[in-house]
Amino acid sequence: MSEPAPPSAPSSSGDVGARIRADIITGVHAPGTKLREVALAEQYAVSRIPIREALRSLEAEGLVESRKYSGSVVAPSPVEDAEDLFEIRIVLESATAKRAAKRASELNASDTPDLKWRELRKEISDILDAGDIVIGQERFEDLAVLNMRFHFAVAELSGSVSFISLLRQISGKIEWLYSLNVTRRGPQAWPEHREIMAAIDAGQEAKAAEVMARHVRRSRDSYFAMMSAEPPRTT
Amino acid sequence: MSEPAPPSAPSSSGDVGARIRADIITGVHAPGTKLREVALAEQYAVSRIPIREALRSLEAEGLVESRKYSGSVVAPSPVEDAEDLFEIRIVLESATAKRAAKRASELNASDTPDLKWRELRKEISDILDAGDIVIGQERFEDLAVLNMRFHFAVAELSGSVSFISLLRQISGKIEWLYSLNVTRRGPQAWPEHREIMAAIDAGQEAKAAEVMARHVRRSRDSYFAMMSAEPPRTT
DNA sequence: TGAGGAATATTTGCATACAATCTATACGCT
DNA sequence: AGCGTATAGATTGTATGCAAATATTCCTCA
Repeated sequence: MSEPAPPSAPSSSGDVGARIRADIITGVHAPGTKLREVALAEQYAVSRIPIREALRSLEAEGLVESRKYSGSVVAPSPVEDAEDLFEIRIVLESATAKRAAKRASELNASDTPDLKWRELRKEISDILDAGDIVIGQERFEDLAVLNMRFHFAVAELSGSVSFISLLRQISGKIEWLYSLNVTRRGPQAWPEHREIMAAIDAGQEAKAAEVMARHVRRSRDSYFAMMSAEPPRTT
Repeated sequence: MSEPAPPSAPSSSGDVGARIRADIITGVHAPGTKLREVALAEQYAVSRIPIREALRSLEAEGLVESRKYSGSVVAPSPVEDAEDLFEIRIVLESATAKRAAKRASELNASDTPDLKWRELRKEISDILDAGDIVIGQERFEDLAVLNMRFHFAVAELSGSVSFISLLRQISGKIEWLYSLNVTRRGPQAWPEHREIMAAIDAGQEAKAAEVMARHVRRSRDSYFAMMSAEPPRTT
């Protein structure tokens, strides 16, 4: 893939959490930086309370690490965990693709139409079409958010809230990973998305899983190839 | 498997979070219950602040659901997601077993001993031995926590912090799942643990993954068999 | 009698203030 | 001089109080 951008913002308590989150991902708060509550409070123009609650959410996401009475520090850059993160995506997303295909075949067999499924399916079609358009216009930044939306929409097709929740969980680090060094694989990745959806629509569980796994593996390889060519800025 | 009990308590802010967490898992706070902050505050003899932070952590764990200005409610019982939770364990834990086997073969090849690895490996041996003992004494409650510790120790052998973190993430719901209806599969599961470790020690990546997957599938089947025999108390 | 809406009540969100703990500096002792 | 300890400073944890938003109640009206 070639994906940054939030799915729908896992969001913390207020949107202060989202702002801190974005500032960590974009490097405003460098890894290892001590995040002092009073400093953040005046920086974001709120009191310490919402700051603290935001830090708890960010801690759960693995973007900061906290110790009692010792404060919070920005987590190490996720580049070290890149291999793990991609492998997690491979196993989780191939599982969701497989489940989505299973649901598709079940829905094809039954005659009662699932409203939510049709809605999601329509959204995916729109995303894919929009992707083709922005590729034609060479607006690759927009492709990145469409890509993220595609992968989460597929996960939602699976109907497995636990899987979706876990993918949300790692989405922060995935975004962080990509924000460090932007890939240009979007155009190549797009036809693969259509291939994935074709397998799902056809109800081919094994193929959907395999195609999704290959897709993520390719984006992993593309990522590491780019990384070795141009190492990330070590903030 | 047959696993409840926290790995090391994913823990919330204070230990108030851990107490609320335990009370949700044990059914003191039933699914769907509105958790009002003032009520919790006086119930746990603290102010609303630590309560709020605990709720944020529990929300991240998926044990409560919150909406702004609308409060928090205990999440629905995880029995509906049991299938998903087991499948997540299958894909995540077979991946960690595979990685652990890979590391084992790498360490066997190299001559520099990894201190942390040896330490973990020793801990696992102790866990396995302790398991045999408590089985002999038919103290199956103790087996449950040993089981949980085994699975997390294997995950740590993989050295993948992201995987460990995700497993921690779902551990709450897993514990919740098992607390609803306690299985008795512990004794049967234990030899499988030794089989898993044997594959890891031998550096057989594919076999380690397959054995682990089969192990979790068996505990899933055991869980559902027991569930159909004796449906869970619908709190 | 039921539905719609306004006023009340309850509950969460946030800010200020104080207590508990950690950290860093300086002092005294060997 | 080096090291352990104590004291002061800084920082997090918690409590109380008030404002904003939601949920509920009750009244009015068709």
